[in-house]
Amino acid sequence: MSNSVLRALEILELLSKADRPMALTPIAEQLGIPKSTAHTILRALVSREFLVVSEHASYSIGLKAFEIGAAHLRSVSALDIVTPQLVELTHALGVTSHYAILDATDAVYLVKEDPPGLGIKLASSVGARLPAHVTAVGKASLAWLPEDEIAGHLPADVGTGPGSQLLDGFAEQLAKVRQQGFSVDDGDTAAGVRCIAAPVFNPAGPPGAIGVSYLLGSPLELDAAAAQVVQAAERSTAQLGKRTSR
Amino acid sequence: MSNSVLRALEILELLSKADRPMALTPIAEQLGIPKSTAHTILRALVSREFLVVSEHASYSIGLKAFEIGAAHLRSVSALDIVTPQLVELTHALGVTSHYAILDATDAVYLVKEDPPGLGIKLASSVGARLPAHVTAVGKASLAWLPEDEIAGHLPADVGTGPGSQLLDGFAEQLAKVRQQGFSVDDGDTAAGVRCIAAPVFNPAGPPGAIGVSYLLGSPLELDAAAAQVVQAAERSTAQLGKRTSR
DNA sequence: GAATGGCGTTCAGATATATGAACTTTCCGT
DNA sequence: ACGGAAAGTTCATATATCTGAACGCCATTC
Repeated sequence: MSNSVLRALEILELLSKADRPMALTPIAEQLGIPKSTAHTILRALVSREFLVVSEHASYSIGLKAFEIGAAHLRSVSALDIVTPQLVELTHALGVTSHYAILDATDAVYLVKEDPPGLGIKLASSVGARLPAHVTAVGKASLAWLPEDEIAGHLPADVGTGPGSQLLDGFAEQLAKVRQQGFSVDDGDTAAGVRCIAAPVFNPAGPPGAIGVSYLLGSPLELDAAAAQVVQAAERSTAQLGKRTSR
Repeated sequence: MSNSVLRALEILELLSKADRPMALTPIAEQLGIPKSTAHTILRALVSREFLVVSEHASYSIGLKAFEIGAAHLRSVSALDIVTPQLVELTHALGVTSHYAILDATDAVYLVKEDPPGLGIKLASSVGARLPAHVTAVGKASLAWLPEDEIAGHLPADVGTGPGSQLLDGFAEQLAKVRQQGFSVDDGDTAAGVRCIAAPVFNPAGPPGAIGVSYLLGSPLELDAAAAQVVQAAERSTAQLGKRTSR
């Protein structure tokens, strides 16, 4: 198979996970490819601006890669509908809101809306990938899936082996999420941050969820916030449903 | 040189510019590469989720490509400072705001903030690349560059050949932008849409600008809006200046 | 300031990839 | 449902890439 292409993609992935620019040698070592090969591939990536070379011959993700990635968002048709809902939600509650989708065992954050005001900024999370079962948006996405599909979206240590039986604790959590209509996460992902999420059902795309995040200790009531999140998610689902029927 | 890698990147670029999924044959024809080669490369790109195969064996940009691109944004340190300013600006004026940077002869849009309210949505523009000299953000980015650098950021037909002399009309436009402190664009980019932009000076990054867009005919006064845009841009510049001194 | 160590770069042969023709499958029109 | 055509897939060979060692460069240290 086309080895050099795969390696180029691995380099892009590696550099996207690293939050600092990396030099040739560490890249080559971490991926187990010879330095000279890595060098050739890096040159190709730089020539097309997928990577940029900073001082000290360190590489980081370039502007062209960003443009390519943005093109994916344009193909996620749900965004036209979900983004305005996030804007409204952030406007109404004054908190950060998100839209994330389920991909394999992870929740991937596609959109973030920050509230006005110079409060403490939550770390930027667009493009972030976190295990679905430990995030509010992930659990909301999972909870309404057909029972037999859920295990496939969990890492091996959460969905127990033979009968695809969920760990009891986690199955209970999902049941509670279904009963409430939303999922909550108090500090599991980031200490001191509460996340509340509700599912968005997109007939033409992967399962996903709308969520809000705010610091525990804020005066915002859980139930009041959750009601708004659920409403935004339901409105999104309704509009997505209409669209497919066209 | 590493041909297959370059071809893979060309395929990604092609698919990011196309707004519909493309099949193997058109991809191979447009890039002038044999079908079988294209097929091999496409398989590699799909296996790493940089592309997804939709029905009818059509390819489009995948989720992994989005994640990679998002990593670039994280490396654009100016965003931490500029994004909150955009949020404030959109909140204050109730209009869409942008941050764009200058890249070669183009302005590339990095961030967009939409206002709440169910008004007419401007087409999503994150990741968009437009010629700098026809956009408000582009002209604001260009206007304060050293005279001799400007021509390098213009397509051949705008910066006239020998003496790198700008076309008179355009040089005048830039002078007016400098004098006013902001640039305006009424419908040149999108019919009926006014854009106002002011420069953000980033010592540690490319020149860029903050801009707002709204429909002509809205009650918003040009001067009032421009004052706010300039203020947001100046605040960004001030904070970016502080940062570098650390 | 000279030496040293590390890192990036280059080069020629071993090896895997790119190619175009032939095959198979899918889709469309009759 | 059938036939035809176009698209996707496979395969053996010519060819370009990958490799590892040697080179040159820069930064750092004594």
